[in-house]
Formats: sequence, structure tokens, C-alpha cells
Amino acid sequence: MSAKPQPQHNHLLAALSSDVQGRLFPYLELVPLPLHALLYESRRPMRHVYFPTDSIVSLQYLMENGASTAISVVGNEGLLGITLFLGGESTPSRSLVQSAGYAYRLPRVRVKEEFNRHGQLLMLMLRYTQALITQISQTAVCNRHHAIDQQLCRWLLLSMDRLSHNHLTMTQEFISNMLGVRREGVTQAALKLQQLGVISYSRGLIKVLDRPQLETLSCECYSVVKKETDLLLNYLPQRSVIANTDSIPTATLRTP
Amino acid sequence: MSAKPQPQHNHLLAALSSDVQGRLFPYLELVPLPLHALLYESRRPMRHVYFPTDSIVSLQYLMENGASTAISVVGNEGLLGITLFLGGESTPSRSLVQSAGYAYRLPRVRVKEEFNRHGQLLMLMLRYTQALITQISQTAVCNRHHAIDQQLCRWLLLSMDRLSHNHLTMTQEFISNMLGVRREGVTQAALKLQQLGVISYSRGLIKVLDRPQLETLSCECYSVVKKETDLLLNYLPQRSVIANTDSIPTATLRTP
DNA sequence: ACTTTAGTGTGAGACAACGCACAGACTTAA
DNA sequence: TTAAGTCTGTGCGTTGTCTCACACTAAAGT
Repeated sequence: MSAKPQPQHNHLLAALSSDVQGRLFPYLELVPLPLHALLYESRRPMRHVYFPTDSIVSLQYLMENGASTAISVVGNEGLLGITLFLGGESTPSRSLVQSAGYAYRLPRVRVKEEFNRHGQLLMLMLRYTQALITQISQTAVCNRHHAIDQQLCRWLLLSMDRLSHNHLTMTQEFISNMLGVRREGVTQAALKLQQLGVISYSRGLIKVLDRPQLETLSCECYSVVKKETDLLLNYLPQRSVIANTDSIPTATLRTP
Repeated sequence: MSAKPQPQHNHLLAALSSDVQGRLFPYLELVPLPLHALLYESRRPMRHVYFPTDSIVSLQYLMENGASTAISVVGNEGLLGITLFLGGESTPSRSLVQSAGYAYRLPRVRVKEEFNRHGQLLMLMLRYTQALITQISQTAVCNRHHAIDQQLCRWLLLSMDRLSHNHLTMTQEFISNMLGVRREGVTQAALKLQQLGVISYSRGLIKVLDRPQLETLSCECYSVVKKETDLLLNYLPQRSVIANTDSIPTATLRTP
């Protein structure tokens, strides 16, 4: 709300060297992302890559019958529009603003130009892509194996990590759409958390009171993704585009 | 079983231009992939990229309690080891051979060398990565919303598409591990399919008798992934590394 | 002040998947 | 031929989530 967001508030943009920044930043455009706005719709061509500064955007899959599930969450650690450099022009998912804020965006042409120089930006985006794949995969696992309670904890933690304060603005109805479950299911899970003193909420405003407890109540999925993401995006400052670090132990092919 | 697999049996390798093929193919090594072998183990560094010719490999997530779920399937349409060019050296998932066969593999160093030339191989692999992301995402959705019966159909179809014949060699126990459900659940679903005359099976050998029916019984997830993959991997023969096709309609930012 | 709307709580019945326990059928090895 | 092992079928009680229906409360609008 206070100071105007800077490009450096996005971790990926911040990690670029100054010459790349100098080349790209003039083309960055600051755009507000109002709550529940759609950045991309399913199967529609994308015109920009978005780098959130203080907003949170969910990647969401819509089913034929209208039901939906969020497959990942993106904040200032990442970007939206990986499809533009992966080679597709669109995806089956849509991007829904889950927490209002700002993002810098870069026209598709600029991204592609920068890519054809094959530099740092490519490396960063590829790494982020891997982190994203991890998050999506873990969502798949979580959907199969864990109870709503745990998934709610995971979701709250994922969202919290991308904000600078300890409260979230989202109704139970909204969360239910994200988790792909019933609204009543979220109500029950949220009630339980509130009774435990882990969160408090009222009419769309959720406050996290006991984050450590929230983490223990969450399933392993949160920490798996967190660790993996930290590992991947702990940007090694100087590296060749594709590094050649070939001093690793041997992995043998075996049958268990 | 019959003729020796050729590199061209893998769609990605086949799609490379002859000069790239000439550069890479000498380094390809043909390796047999026995049933249930582990190509990569979770969190272990990878030394090769694998291009299946007639084998099928599943990407599988293992949970702390030992339960597992397959998040995607890779056959001759793809490759294993995307992490090597995405920038990580390993992933939380492991790669399990689901149908025995062969694959060509390329040492990590060669892949990275070829990458630093920023050519066709990069583009192909990025495109495939997007197809893979689609598959993983749809798995997440499927796990949330669809019944075991439908998921079994999806799984059989995904596997069938990657084989040249109409039978699969996998026990219900194995399938249950892949879908992340109980063995008994698979038994019931399989029984239903057999009674409908869609498949027949006995002791690990499944024959698909009525594929169209199998497709209608499957959830939408199969066709969504299929369409998307066909779209992405319908290799446009001549393209710049990152194409610049900027004549597309406008997508506006809006709140629903 | 009153109504309307959005957000939340609750309860009853249905159903799918689960854990467990065990039985039958087929295959392989001794 | 017998025994051991693998694969598949079945039944039962439990749990989690779903559908449906409705009540309550706080905020917003007139």
C-alpha cells in the first residue's frame, strides 16, 4: 500500500546482472493486479510475462463441469507466462489473482529477444520452471493423499510465504475453489484451526496466529516444495548459461 | 522384440535436423530398460538424458510414509532428465520403468554442450517440457475430482499410446502404486471394465479390447492432455529458437 | 431502520475409498 | 506332486468427503 513497488521486489528480476537489467527494465510496465482478475485465460494467447512484486496469482485448472483446482501459486519469487519461452503460446490453465497487488510486465517480444541472446534470463527462467514443476507435482500428490485440513494448512503457508504480513484476504468459498473441495469442507477445517488458536478469521480476513503450529499441522507437501524451491532459486551469481559441473557421484541403474 | 531400436524411434530425436543429428547421434548409447528399473532416484544427481524408443517410464513421487503417486508417463514422445537443462541437477521424483524396452541416452555433458549452442534441441526440449507440465497438472486435477474407474481408464490410455501393441504388462498391485490407491480399488475398477468387455486381463497381462469405449469411460483428463501434447509436439519444422509470431488477438485483463 | 447480500455454521443421509482379513486361482520351484 | 509364492476376488466396518437443505450473522445498500 505504501511505497511504489520496484522491479527488484521480484526475486527473479533482482537476480539479473546490472547490464541485463539495464537492457530490460526500460520495457517493464507496472500494472495493478486487482483481486480476482484473470491474467491469462485458458487457451488464450499471452501477450506479456508478469513478474509479481507484492501480488499473488494462482494457476488454476477448470474442468468441463465447472469445478476447478489450483495447481500452483506464484508470488514475487516467480513469474507468469513460462509458456512463452517454453514454446507454446498458451496453456490449458488460467491465472487468477488471489491477492491484489502489483506486477511488472514485459511484452512477449522483449522476452523473446532477450532469449535469443541466450543469457542469464534464460537460465533463471528455466530454474524457476523446475521449481514450478515441483510445486505442481506436489499438488498432485497432495490431492491424492492428504485430508482437507492438511491441505488448507499447506495453502495458507504457500500464500503467507508470498506476503509481507500475516493476514490473508480470502473467503472460505474462494479457498474451496482453489483446493477443489466443498465450501463446507473448508469451513470445518478452518473451524478446527481456529479452535486450536492457529488462525483467526472473519468474513474473508484470515490472520495467522501461530505459524509454527500451522507448519506442523500441514502435510509434508509444503516443506518439500519449500526446500526444493529454496535450493533451486538460491541464485548462484555467476554461472555459465548451462553450467558444466561434472564432479558428481555415480548413480547406477538398478532394479529394486 | 524384433528389430534393434533406432534413435529415430524417439520422436524428439527424429525431429532434429540432420546436422544436429549428425553432431549428437555418435554420442547416443542404446541401453535396455528392464521392467521396474529405476532410471533416476529421488534427489540423486542425473548423469544422462534418456530418450525412450519402445519403453515407458513413469515419474513417481514417494511420500514419507512410503505411499506413492505417478505424476506423469514418458514414452517415445519424450525424454527423461529435463532437470538437466532446467538447471537443477536432480528432482524429488524418481523414474520407474513401467514397460520394459530400450532407450538411447546421452551423457549430461553432451546435452549441455549442445545447449550452449542454443539451437533446435533447446526448442524441442522446452516444448516437451510444457507438454509434461500439462500432464502433471492434469494429474493433479484428476486426483482431486475423478473416481478410480476413470483414472484407471486414463492410465491405460496413456500407457497404450506409448506402445505399438494393445496389451500391457502390469499387475493391479503395480497400477495401484501408480495411481496412489489401494490394490483392491484397482481390482474393482478392472473387474468393471472386464465385465463391460473393454479389457481382459489375467495375472499382470492386460489386453485392451475396445479402445473407443475405454476413451468414453475415461475422464476428460486423458483427452485434454492428448490434445495439448499433439498441439505442442506437432513439430514445426523451421522455426527460430524462440519464434516471433506476434500477430495474435488481444487478451484483456478483466475481473469476472 | 430496514432489507439485501455475502460469508459462515450445522446437521442428515449417501457414497466412495480405506484398512483389514482372508479365500481362491494360477505359476514357479523344489 | 507338493509347497511356496504371486495375483486376484470378496466381505465388513470405518472414515472422509459430498449433496442438499437451512439457519445465523455481519456488512452494505437504500
